[in-house]
Amino acid sequence: MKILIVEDEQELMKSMATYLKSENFVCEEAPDYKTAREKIELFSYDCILLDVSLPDGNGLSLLNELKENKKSDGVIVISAKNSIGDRIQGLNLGADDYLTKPFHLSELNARILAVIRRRHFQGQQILIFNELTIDLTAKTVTVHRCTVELTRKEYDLLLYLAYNKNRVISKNAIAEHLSGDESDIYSNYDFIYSHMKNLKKKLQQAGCSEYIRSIYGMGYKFDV
Amino acid sequence: MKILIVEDEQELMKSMATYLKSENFVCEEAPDYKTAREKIELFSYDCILLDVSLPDGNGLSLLNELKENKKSDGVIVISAKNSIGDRIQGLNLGADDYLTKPFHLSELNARILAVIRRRHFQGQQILIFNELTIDLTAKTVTVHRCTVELTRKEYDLLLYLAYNKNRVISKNAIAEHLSGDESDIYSNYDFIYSHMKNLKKKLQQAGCSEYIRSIYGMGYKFDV
DNA sequence: GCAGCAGAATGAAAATACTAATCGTCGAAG
DNA sequence: CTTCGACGATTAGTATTTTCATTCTGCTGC
Repeated sequence: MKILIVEDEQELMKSMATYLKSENFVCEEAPDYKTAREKIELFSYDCILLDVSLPDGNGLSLLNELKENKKSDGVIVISAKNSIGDRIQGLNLGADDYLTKPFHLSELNARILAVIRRRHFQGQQILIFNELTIDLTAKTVTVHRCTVELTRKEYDLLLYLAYNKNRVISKNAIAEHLSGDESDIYSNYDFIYSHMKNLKKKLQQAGCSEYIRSIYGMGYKFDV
Repeated sequence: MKILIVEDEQELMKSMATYLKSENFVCEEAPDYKTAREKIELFSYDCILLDVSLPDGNGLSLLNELKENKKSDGVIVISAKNSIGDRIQGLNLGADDYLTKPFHLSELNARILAVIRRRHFQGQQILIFNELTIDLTAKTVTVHRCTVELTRKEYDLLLYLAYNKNRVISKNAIAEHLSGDESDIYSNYDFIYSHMKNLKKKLQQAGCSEYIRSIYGMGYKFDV
């Protein structure tokens, strides 16, 4: 999952980025209004963490622009002041959640997960596909009620497939999603095959029938 | 789908071409104004990626020419500067979309797909012809609600026929559209016969009545 | 209407492009 | 320092695409 952190305080930015990376998010950073606007215009994120007070503008007006352009990225507004005004204004402008400094990183994490759940999975905390379940909060996968131990990449991969169920996804998209950095992924998809194989194998060993299909020349598809 | 990339930066050109080819587009390259103009005059493209700054001229003036000749459909203007001026000028001149460097290739891909959908399919994501449906985002084809497994070329062929519905398409056009390289395709249509046969067979087996007709000496026609 | 011909369909084999399995490397944990 | 597991590159295997030889079909001119 890809997150944009819009925050001018260097230290807070770093700690958020470090923490979220350790929670397996792909993070990008924008220290000011201008950078944030550019990035949002060009890319899409699963969640945007938006500080209200920025050196070159107000975060809420950025939020306003976002909503006017019908960008559907999930936004969590972060404000130093515990001001009811800001909060109401933020939520009125279409923010998905609101957080006041200081906050625990674990709380941030929980809220990000909630936002993503709402946006991608209609708020479900557990995805169920017949015998296969994916618990988004526990980050566990079970088949026939037995836990399947997945590595991070495998879990991410399965989630991405599940979230694009019944659609053919290109390996480009998968590679980008798994690696986050887009430097030299365009020639080399080999690592996808490995992860895919391991994931398929683990699911199969647990007695999960073939959900993940490879579509020759097109990509992969998660059938339900 | 056939795309013309007008871009002088060798490296960017290569990475775009590689990525788009892996996404199953047919790409041609024009490193300068002159080449681009020639190619556009001779061939037709589903989408043209047009860099503003070219070694021998301005991309926007090429766009202007195109507009005068009513060929400005499906142009995405690419500019290094995040200049509002360029953007507005580009869109005023009839560009379908605008992208500023640097950009993610996945973003480019998404915009190209959107442009093609708008141009050919009135923005629809799912095409419905009685019992036959083509889902453009999922890249799946169903007949009587049953999925028909098509290979890449078969899918491309069907799509090309579908968006030229009720029109006779020459085998030249099909060959050009499927293979892209214009050198030696004019002698050999065998591969078209093959794919056409396989496609027809699969559709028929799924219970799809005869949409695709061959018009002797002219080409094929997709009747609805 | 019929012969001759060019275009189109068919089936199978060769070539190619894509996917999957194996294996070695690297880094972390004990 | 050793062991284990995750990761990614190489290699092997498979589906698809193209080519080729052949048959079939529908036009054209006589």
